[in-house]
Amino acid sequence: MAPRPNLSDIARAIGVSSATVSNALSGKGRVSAQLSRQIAEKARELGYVPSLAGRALSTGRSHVLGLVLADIGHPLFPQFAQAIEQAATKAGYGVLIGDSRGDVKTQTAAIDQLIERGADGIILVPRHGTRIAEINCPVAVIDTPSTPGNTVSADHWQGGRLIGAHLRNLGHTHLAIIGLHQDSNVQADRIGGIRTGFGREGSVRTLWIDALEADAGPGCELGLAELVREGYTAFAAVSDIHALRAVSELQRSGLSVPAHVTVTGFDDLHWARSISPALTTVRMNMETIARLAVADLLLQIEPDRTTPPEDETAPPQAVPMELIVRSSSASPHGNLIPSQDNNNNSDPDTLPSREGTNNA
Amino acid sequence: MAPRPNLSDIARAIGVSSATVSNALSGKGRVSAQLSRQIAEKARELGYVPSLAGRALSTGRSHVLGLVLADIGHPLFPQFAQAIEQAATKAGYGVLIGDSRGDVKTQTAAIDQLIERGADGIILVPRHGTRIAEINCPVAVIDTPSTPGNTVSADHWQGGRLIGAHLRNLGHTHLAIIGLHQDSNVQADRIGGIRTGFGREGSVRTLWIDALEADAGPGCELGLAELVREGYTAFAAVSDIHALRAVSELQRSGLSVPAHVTVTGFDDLHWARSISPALTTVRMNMETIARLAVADLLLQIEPDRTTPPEDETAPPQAVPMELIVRSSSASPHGNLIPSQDNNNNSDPDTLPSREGTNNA
DNA sequence: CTGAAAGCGCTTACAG
DNA sequence: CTGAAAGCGCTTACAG
Repeated sequence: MAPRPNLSDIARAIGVSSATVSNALSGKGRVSAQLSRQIAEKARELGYVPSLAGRALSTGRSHVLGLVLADIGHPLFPQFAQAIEQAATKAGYGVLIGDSRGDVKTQTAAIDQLIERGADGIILVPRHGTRIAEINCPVAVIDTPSTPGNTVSADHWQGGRLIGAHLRNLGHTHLAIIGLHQDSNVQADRIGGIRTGFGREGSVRTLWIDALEADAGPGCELGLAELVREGYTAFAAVSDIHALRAVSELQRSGLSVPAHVTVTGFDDLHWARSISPALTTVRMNMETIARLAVADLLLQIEPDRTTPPEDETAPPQAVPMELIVRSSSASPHGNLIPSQDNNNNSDPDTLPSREGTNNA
Repeated sequence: MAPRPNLSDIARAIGVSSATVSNALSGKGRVSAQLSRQIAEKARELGYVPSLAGRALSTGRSHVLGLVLADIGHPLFPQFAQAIEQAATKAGYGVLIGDSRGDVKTQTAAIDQLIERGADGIILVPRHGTRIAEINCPVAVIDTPSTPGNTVSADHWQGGRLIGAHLRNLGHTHLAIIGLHQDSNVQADRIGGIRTGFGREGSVRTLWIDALEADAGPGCELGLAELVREGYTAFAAVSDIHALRAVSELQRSGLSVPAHVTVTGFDDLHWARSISPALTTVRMNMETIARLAVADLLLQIEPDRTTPPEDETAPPQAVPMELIVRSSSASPHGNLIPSQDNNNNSDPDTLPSREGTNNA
């Protein structure tokens, strides 16, 4: 590993000042085209790689963003990380990760650490029930529109409405919603949306998994078969994970999905399409969310950044979710709806985008 | 956002040199205890946060590690990221992420970018079939022991043996292995291990999903029911994802798991315990792998780092995997084995560790 | 169009 | 025990 060449090495090799090399390489256009070319050439020849530490020190910008999540272990993390990484890279930023491991104190520590490392801004996906401490650094919060301080996020309530309406349209009248925590804003919005979309006719009730588990231990039965006996034909989980658990439990009880009951999820996790029956669910447009979050941060970091005039209005806080109808949902009368898996390719970029791109 | 105070601000406020402040704060012990205390006090008072950019520039160490994965979207990524983040944080390093999106060229670009950003070392989880280009920077590769250049990884072969032996011990004689790519070293090792563990009696065959999908399109039937008719009672997938798919397909065909057939997975993904039947699988000790990878990197980065003498031997390249027996596996004669979910708590730190800790 | 100089915030020999 | 000085690699007014 030879010591990396620096600006002065190039300057010396050509016989110009390092200021000129810097100007040439950064393309500010104050250097004659010919010299510029010569410098670029020599830089390539020497294998010059600019040192970001030097640049960061002189400009006061690290061009690094911090990504802090409540729980890196969450299965949705890949979608977040991938989208944020992509949006940040496109904007010329790197992504430093922090894990709050569900703990508010750890979350604060993680944030402090990222600031110390020079992050120019922080994207925070907070844990449910967390109050965001004051942060001496630009922050973009991805939570849910109803959370104060939320910057941008999926419209979980609208996603819930899609699910609720879908189930109602199939003809269900008895709906059981499966949630995990009562103190999650995201889940509260999803559930509120589901109830709204489903309407007031019939019967709707909500099961809280953590309450059940507090009594009966982890992995316990949710008692879904009993609900089916009471007439419930539709089960809407606030996460694909819980939907999977519901499907499992129902099938174990000898009930068939979707012949006897319908199950829906939330989030369109990686495997949702490959189980059988494939899971009807709703999915965030992570690409858009990430792009808006990064754009918001850049606006805070570089106030002089030119914003396209049509974006003068506040950016949309709530990015619509998309319903993905798969075979786990059917009418309660047994007639399967056509299985229109409109998400049959694995390339997220080809997902239909629901809004104008607010590109930075 | 007031401008952050720096060393000189502290020095000026107290009336000493910034060299002294630096020495005091870094605890090198060249400053009188009293002055040290005074400086620390003032630093706290001013809310001083050291600038890593400055330190990085003068020391030539960024204290940042780059994590490059073949596919950030992979459901195993959370386990990797969490473990690496934790190990790095413990060693005083931050983690910058890079996504190669499955593409070798992108992978190289991602690595270059991380180097440019000053990463002191890189942890690389390469895509199957990738030859690692020369990297002008310390690298630790996490792949599989049989891959040349591998630094540390789970012992996928041994994990396979656990699965194979488990199935054999249950009394199965006809085993179908379900793989995805033929060019994945990891999968090759897993499959080799499964075959070895299962032994040479009876019949073993391997199904390649991507080959099937090349013919019949994504999400197609794997034809498992047909195999059952031919006498196959055990299905070992090289990933929980495929196991899930297998379970789904078998159940759809009216076959019951584990009453009629046994299915096993690999990796113990997040949901493996919550489906029904809960999935018998094998899991990496990510914490150990991450710790060893980081330790290896630190050894390259800081050659003078004092290593405990008992670690003088090369660190174990292959970290044993652990079999997690759940209800998806049973003897072919229908007698369920006791469902000993030895992974019933959600705290990964309490997983039994199979080896001495080689802490850095 | 090009260069000399100062500075970003820290650390590190080297003197005192 | 403490400080003056130089330097890490870059950028940025400011002169020429």
